[in-house]
Amino acid sequence: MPELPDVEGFRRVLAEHGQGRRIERLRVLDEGVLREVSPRKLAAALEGRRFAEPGRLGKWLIGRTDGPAVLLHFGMTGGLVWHPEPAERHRHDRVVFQLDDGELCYRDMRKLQGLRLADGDAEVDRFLAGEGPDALTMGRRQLAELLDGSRKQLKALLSDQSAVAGLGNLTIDEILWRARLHPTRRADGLSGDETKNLYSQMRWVLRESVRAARVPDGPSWLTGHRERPGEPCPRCGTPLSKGRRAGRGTVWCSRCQPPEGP
DNA sequence: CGTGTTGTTCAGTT
DNA sequence: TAACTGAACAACAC
Repeated sequence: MPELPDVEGFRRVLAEHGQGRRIERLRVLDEGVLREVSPRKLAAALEGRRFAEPGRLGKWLIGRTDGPAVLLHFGMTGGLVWHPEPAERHRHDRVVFQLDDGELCYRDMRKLQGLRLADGDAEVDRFLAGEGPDALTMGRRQLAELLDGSRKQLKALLSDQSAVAGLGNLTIDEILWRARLHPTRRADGLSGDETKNLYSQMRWVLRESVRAARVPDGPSWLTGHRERPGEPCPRCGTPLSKGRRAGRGTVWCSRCQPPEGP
């Protein structure tokens, strides 16, 4: 689930329910999600602190406090869930922030990623130094320069978090489908118009997805047609193509997205 | 008992 | 060098 739009949703959860609140107690239910920090150290660093305004870069949620910050990454199956007051433990709750008026649960079935502790803004910056510009605020020229400087396939380049931060498998397929670009087109092989169009489709898909806190899967979205085999393209009716591109399960329309462009 | 998965990383190959 | 491939991580669903 968690791509930029989902994480933006988690950021809103943290802003609404965490910001200004005191962390009374930190419970680590599964230390398998802690990265380079022990449960004791994390608890000592965060208990008694108040959450400040949360941030986000790409798929990273930045939980700032009046002291250190906690960085959260949600892998493929994670989420941040708010419970006002008592709630039964979900099987996959891994870390619980007990606040004065409820609790925030870091929940994740698989434990591919997790939580890190950053001592301050400088260390947050250091941890996130490898991330590219955030896809939501990236400029048109910035994207054009990125494309021009790479010979990678579009899907591979857009999946690379050090090139653009926040796009995931679903978002990328959706954007490329709307921009009518084949996933394996070379990044530096796009025309000026194609580049402009890619940018505007990226903006539109992200805007709509952030609003829904997920990539929508309605009838007019490619995302809703990934699973069932042989589904028709929502735009032209051609059966959708599926396969592995850039190492990821990829869906595209062979008619709308010809391999060599128009 | 196989296969696949909305993410990332690393070793190895082209 | 840059780009690409496959495996690994963990916990499921089918």
